[in-house]
Order: sequence, then structure tokens, then C-alpha cells
Amino acid sequence: MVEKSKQRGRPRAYDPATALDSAAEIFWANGFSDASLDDLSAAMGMGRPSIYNAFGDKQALFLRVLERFRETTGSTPLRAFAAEDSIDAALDAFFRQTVEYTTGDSSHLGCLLGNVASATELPEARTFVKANLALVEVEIADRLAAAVQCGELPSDYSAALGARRAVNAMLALGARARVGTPREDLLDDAAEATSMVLATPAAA
Amino acid sequence: MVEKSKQRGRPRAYDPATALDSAAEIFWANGFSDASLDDLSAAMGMGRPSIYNAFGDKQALFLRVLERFRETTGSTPLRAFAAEDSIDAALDAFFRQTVEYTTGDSSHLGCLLGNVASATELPEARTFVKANLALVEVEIADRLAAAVQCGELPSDYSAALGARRAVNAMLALGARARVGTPREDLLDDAAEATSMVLATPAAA
DNA sequence: GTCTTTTTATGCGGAGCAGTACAATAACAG
DNA sequence: CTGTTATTGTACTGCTCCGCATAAAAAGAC
Repeated sequence: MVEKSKQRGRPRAYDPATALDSAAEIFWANGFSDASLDDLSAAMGMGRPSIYNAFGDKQALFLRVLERFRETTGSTPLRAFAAEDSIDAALDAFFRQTVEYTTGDSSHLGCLLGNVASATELPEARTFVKANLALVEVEIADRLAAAVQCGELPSDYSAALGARRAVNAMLALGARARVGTPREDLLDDAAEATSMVLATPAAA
Repeated sequence: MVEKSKQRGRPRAYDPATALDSAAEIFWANGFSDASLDDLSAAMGMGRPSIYNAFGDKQALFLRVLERFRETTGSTPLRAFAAEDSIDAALDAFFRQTVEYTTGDSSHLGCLLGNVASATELPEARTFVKANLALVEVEIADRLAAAVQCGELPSDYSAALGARRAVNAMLALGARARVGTPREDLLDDAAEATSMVLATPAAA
């Protein structure tokens, strides 16, 4: 099913994944409405008819871009989080990676999900962001709960509350990055966020 | 100087302040690019030429709207903050008011500054938001520092850090409100934010 | 080599938009 | 009543943009 077998017609001259990545750059930098299909077409290296054939209209393309983004850039903090052994290092890596990709390119500060898709008037985009926040929160909560099980965190620690604090801190980092807060300040906030999530009164 | 003296020509048929308030509703609900001048004209009750005559082009109007918004709706949390006596009640009122106006009208969730102006590609709008965040942070820091002076907070409490936590919590509330998080959840976050700001390890 | 299938390339059309020119209107000054 | 000044209303202009229709191109099938 994944095997592409022999294509019958003319082979496509683009790679769907990288085309979506290029589109993400444009949306991220310009926003949904201000990203014209000419900009997108140029960046994706495919004509407008090919875009419509492959992804549908502008809104459908945007939603496809959001899905792709969640799997790639958007999930680097969570991957960094999962890669660490101790819960302290995991949280630290999570926030540090958040700062990293929200301040990486000055042409598109902040987060494509948190700062661009949220600003859109497309209900699907907003619910997508909301659902993604919930997913992140659950993943962090699971890890925190495991840390409680291991005895790495005190038994009265509330994993749910800690995860909510973590997501809130992430949102704040994205919002600050968007308006040009210098990376050093954000790294301070990131370190602070780790200690806040682990702070003792995280019990219900 | 405030006296309007006798106007020489035809009297204007609009009130500049309320016109800006109406424009804020449109920008808040539709975003900058998707708010057409026809929409704005209809909401403000003045023809496009009058808009240009009074406020300049669309971008200039938007910046005027942001200034007006900061003085009115945008500062309700800070006014509620300043109106309370105890620092606990002040922070509580601050966050509660933030939740209030970011979830007040379902047609424009979130904050005009934090969720709309930040998403824009207008550099002036972004720096405006950044400057406003700094102002809020300073005002809260001053109040926290005064509370330390009064002995209402421990002498080793860091007002600067507490204010930064408060602004970050505010940003998170706005981001969550934007994507449709129910008000009850946000009120929980608001209460949590108060205790986080006051948490003891707020020392440098 | 010819047919079928899928993608690419060119170009068009209808709609919406920001900004403005021009004339009409409503006040005051004398 | 006449002239001046500031604002309002109508209509227009150039531009951009999204989506698609049509034709050419590039592969496999037989």
C-alpha cells in the first residue's frame, strides 16, 4: 500500500512533503490571507492548477500544511521532551526547543499553529490548534504521571496540573517570540518554566 | 485646548472614539487583512473618504484602533488590578478580567493585541504589542514591589520575576481563549496563575 | 507506434479590494 | 444673503487575487 507501484500518467515534478514544507514557510511568514497563491506557487515549485489538483483550494492546502507542520517542526519540542531521561532534562529540552523554533527564522517568528492558525477565522484551523494543545498536554501529563510512579516526583504531585502549566508556558513563549522578544529572555523564561512545572504545590 | 470652540465647516457626523471602537470590533473579529474597508465603513457609520480624512489609510486606522483599544478594553484587567487593596485580590481581579474580555463575545475571542495585532505583518503593530506588554509588566512589578515594601510579600520576593510570570500567564490565557477554551477552564487557570505569581521561589 | 492516463503550463474571467476625484451638503463669518 | 470651510456621499479606477478551462507534455499499456 505504501509501495508506489508504477505510476500510470506523467510523473509529478514535486515532492508533496517538501511542497507542504515550503507552503508552511509562506503561511508562517505572511499569514493565511496575505499568502497569495502566486507566492505559494513560487515557493512550492508547482503551478496553481497542480496545487489545486494535489491539495484542493487554499483553505484545504492550509489545513494540510498544518497537519504536516504538526508532524515535523511543530513536534520538535515534544520529541526533545521524549528523548531525555530525567523529567527535569525533558522539560528543559521541551521549552528550549520551543524557544528554538519560534525564534529560529526572523522572517517567521512565533508558531505557525499558535500565532498564525489561531489568528485565522477558519474554524477548522482553530479547532486543529485546540486539539493539538490537548494532545501535547496529554503527552506531557503521561510523562509526569510516569515520573510520579517512578518516584521521580512526589506522590502528591498532580500530573494534570503540571502538564497544563507546561502548555501554558509554551503558549506564553510563542506569544513573546512572535512580538520579537530576544531569545535570551525567552531562554530565561524557559528555565523558569521548568521549575514552575516542577514546583511542589502542583497538587490538586 | 480641550474646548472644541466653534467648528468652521460642516460638523462631523461621527464620534471619533466610538468610531474607533466599532472599527476595533471588525478588526478583532476579522483580522487586519480580512477586514475590508466596506465592513469598517458600515460598522463605523462613516464613508470611506471620511475614514481616510480622519484616520488615514487602513494601516494608520488600525494603529489608531490599537491605541484606543489599549486605553479602553485592553486595560480593563490593569484597572481591575489597581482597584483592589490586597495583592491577592488584585492579581485575582487582573486574571479574571483578562478571561472576561477574551471570552466575552464569541465572535471575537482572544485579545485584539495579543491574537490579532501580533499575527499581522505590520512591524508597528508588533512593536506596539511588545511595548504594551512591557508597560503591563512594569505596572505589575511596581505594585508587587510596593507589596514587598509594605510587608505584604516576603522581603526576598522578586517583583520583576513575579510580574513576568503574571504577563506570561495573561498571554497563555489569551492564547487559550482564542481557540475556544471554555471560560470555566480559563477561570481555573486564572486562579492558578495568581498562586503561581505569589509562589515563594519568586526570588532571583 | 498508438492509445490512455496523469500531471504540467498558459491564460482567462469574475469578484473584491484600497484609495481617490468630484460634487453636494451643512455649518459659521461678515 | 453671500462667501468660506470642513465634512459627506457617489462613483470610479487600477490592481490583486482565487479558481478554473483548455491545451500541451510525459509517462505506461497494448
